[in-house]
Amino acid sequence: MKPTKTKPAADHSTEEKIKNAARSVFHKKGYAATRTRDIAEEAGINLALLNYYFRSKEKLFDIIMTETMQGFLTSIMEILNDEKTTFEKKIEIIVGNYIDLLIEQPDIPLFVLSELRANPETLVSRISNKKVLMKSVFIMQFQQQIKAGKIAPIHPLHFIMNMLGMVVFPFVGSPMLKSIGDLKQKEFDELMQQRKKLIPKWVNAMLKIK
Amino acid sequence: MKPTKTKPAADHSTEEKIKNAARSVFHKKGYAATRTRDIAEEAGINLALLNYYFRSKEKLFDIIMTETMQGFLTSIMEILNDEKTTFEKKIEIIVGNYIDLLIEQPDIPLFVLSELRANPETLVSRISNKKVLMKSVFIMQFQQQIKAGKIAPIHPLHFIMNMLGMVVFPFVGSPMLKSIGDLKQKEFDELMQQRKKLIPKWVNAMLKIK
DNA sequence: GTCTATATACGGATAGAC
DNA sequence: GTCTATCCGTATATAGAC
Repeated sequence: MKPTKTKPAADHSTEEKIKNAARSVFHKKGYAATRTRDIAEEAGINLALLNYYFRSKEKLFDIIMTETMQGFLTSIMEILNDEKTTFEKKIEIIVGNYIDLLIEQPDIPLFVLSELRANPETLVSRISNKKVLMKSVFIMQFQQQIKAGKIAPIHPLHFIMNMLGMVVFPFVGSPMLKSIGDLKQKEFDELMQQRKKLIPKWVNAMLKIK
Repeated sequence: MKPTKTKPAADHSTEEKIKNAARSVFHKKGYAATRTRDIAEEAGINLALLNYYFRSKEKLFDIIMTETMQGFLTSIMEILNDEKTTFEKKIEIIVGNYIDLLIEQPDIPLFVLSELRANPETLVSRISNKKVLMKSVFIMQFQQQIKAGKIAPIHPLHFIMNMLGMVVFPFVGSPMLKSIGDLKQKEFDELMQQRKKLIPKWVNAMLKIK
C-alpha cells in the first residue's frame, strides 16, 4: 500500500523525486527501454524505494502517463471551448501555447505517440470522451466558417492534421531536422519561435484554398 | 559467421523469412519492446535459427534499420535531384509517393523517429552525408523561387517541416486521430488519398504568404 | 540447416536489517 | 523510510543432437 502522508504537496519529498525522475526517463526512453534502475539513479535513491512507493514499474508508468496526458489535454480543451475568442484567435493561442510547451518539454509528443501505438486501448479509457474534441466550440466555429463561405469545405480532421503536423512534427523529428539543417539547439529553438507567428498565417492561407 | 550461400536473391529462404519477420516486428514495436521470440514465431522458425543466421538481436536490428533508412531515403533523393522536373512538380511527386509508401507501411515513421531519438549518433554514420538534402536540386530551386520573388523568403527548413509535418504526422498520430475522428481504417486511408492532391495546393498557398 | 535443451545475463521485485 | 542483499522470472544466446 501507498504510505499515508497527508499530501506532500509539490515539495521535494522522496515520492516527488521518484516521480520527477520517472517522468524524465520515461519521456525520453519510453516504457520498454526504461529500467527501474535508471529511474532510481536519476532520483538519487535506492531501487527498493521505488517499489516501496509505487509497487511496480507499471503502476508508476501509469501514473506518469495519465498525468502527462491530462496536462497535455486539459489546457487545450479550455482554449478550444472558450466562447469568447474567435476562430482565428484560437488558432494563434493554440499554436503559441503548444510551441511554448514543446520547447520546454520536447520529449512529450514522441513519448505519447509511441506509447499510444503500443497500447491504443488505453486512449479511450484515459481521455474522458473521445468525441469531445470534435464537439468543441472550436470545431463548431470551423463549421460555421465553412457555411459562411469564408473557408473551403474540408473535413475538420484535415485541418487538425495540418495544424498539429506543423506544430508537433518539428519536435518529433528534431534529431533528423537538426542534423539535415546542421542546427544547434539554440538555432532550432529560434526557428520554433518564428513558427509561433508563421503557422497561424500559413493555416489561414491554406483554409482559403479550394 | 554468416553462412555462405551465393545470394538467395529475394526468395523465401529462411534468412529472408527471418528478415521479413524482424522488419515487421521491429517496425511495429521498436527495438526495446521486441523479443527475439516474437520474431522467431512470426517467421515460423525456431529461436536458435535467428542467432545462427544473424548472431544477435542487435546485429539483426542494425540490418533492418539500415535497410529501412536506405529505402526511405534513396528513392526520395532521386526525385529531389531530378533536374528535369519543376519545383512545383517535385512537391506533387514527393507528397504522392510518400503517402503511397506510408499507406503501405504506416509503421515506418514512428519506428525511425523513435529509434533515431534513442540513438542520434547513428544517423550521421548511416545517412551518407547529412548536408546532402540541403544541397539538392530541390532546395536550389526553392532558393531560386525566393530570388525571383515568387515565394516568400523563409528558411528552407520551415518549408521541409511543413511538408513533412502534413504528410507524415497523420501516420505518426493515426491512433489518436482515428480515435478523435471516430474513423475506421478505410475512412482514414480515404482521407490520406485526398491529401495527395490537397497538400501540394496547400503548400503552394503557404509559400506565397509574407 | 534446424531442432531441443540449457547456460547466462539482466531487470523487476522482495526480504530483512537498520 | 531507506538501505543491502538476494530472489526469481524472463530474454538472449549457445551447445550439441539430429
